[in-house]
Amino acid sequence: MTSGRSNPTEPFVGLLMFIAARDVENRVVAAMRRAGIDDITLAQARVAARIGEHGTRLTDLAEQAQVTKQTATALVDRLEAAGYVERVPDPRDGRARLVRLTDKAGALMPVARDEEQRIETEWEAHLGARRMRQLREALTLLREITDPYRDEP
Amino acid sequence: MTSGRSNPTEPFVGLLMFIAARDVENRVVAAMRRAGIDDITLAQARVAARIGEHGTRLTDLAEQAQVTKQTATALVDRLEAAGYVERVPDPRDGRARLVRLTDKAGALMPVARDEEQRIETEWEAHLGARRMRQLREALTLLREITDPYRDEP
DNA sequence: CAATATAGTTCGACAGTCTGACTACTTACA
DNA sequence: TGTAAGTAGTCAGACTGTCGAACTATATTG
Repeated sequence: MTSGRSNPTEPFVGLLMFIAARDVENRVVAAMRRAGIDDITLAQARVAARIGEHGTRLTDLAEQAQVTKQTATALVDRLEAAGYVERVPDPRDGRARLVRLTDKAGALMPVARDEEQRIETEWEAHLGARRMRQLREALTLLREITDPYRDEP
Repeated sequence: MTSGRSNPTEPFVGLLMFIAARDVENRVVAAMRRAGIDDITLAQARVAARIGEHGTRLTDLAEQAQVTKQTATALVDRLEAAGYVERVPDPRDGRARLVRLTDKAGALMPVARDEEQRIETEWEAHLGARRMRQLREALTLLREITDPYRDEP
């Protein structure tokens, strides 16, 4: 969404944000493709990126990725079939299972991180250190009112 | 994508942007639902938002929305079936057809704009006028290197 | 005018998504 | 402590979103 530009003087900030965020995703996906990783989709990666060090419950993944449990199940199924994650029983809750990253996934994370770092460097070069700092500050503040799932408050 | 937070010190700026952008989309969709509009999906709205005053070619819509022509065809089909757009011949090119918004769509645009305005107001209240200005400035600059389809340069 | 390019569609396949219904386990409390 | 209510996850079915390939019709170009 984020409407076009019927008023060209002041493009809506949400649209500007959408454009930049989309570019980031495109670039990270492209970087993975270049690294020979083509058996993981964007939706799957969004879920995988939220799996914690010691595994994460499906329900938590669903919540953070903002999809239903059923959708998360389907995405994890595919990630599992591709060998990027595994499901292990949750020792603390017999109903639950923890979704954990495998070694194969571990090899893929640095590709994403490197591209993110590269993007950040380019942005800083384009904006200058001062504006980059201001951007980060504003976005961090904004998170307080736009992120329903930030961890440490 | 935009990886989680294995290093909590400095969340990647792209992730922060993604969070805020997603919140915007969610809110605009929710506003439409509240206004009784539930026969248009997010993907459809993204395309509809790019239709110009005098109609836009399908290929252009596809390009701007960053989907293939086939996908755009399917989305426009659904928008047309729901009565939000119509296809008319392009007087300047016999192969092409212009996708135009109908009156029904016209009634829906203000709902989106109002919510966008409301979000912007809230953000400004949270950040303060100064940081809001800085945010806008940084994002506008960033657009130069992240938006392959900005119109008037 | 023939060769090539472009606008759009149709077809077929599959991923992503949801609602609803179900099983298995846990928690609360009477 | 035993039952009722809640929670974690899955399965089934339906629809949307998405793409690649192949096609039709019209334009452009030499």
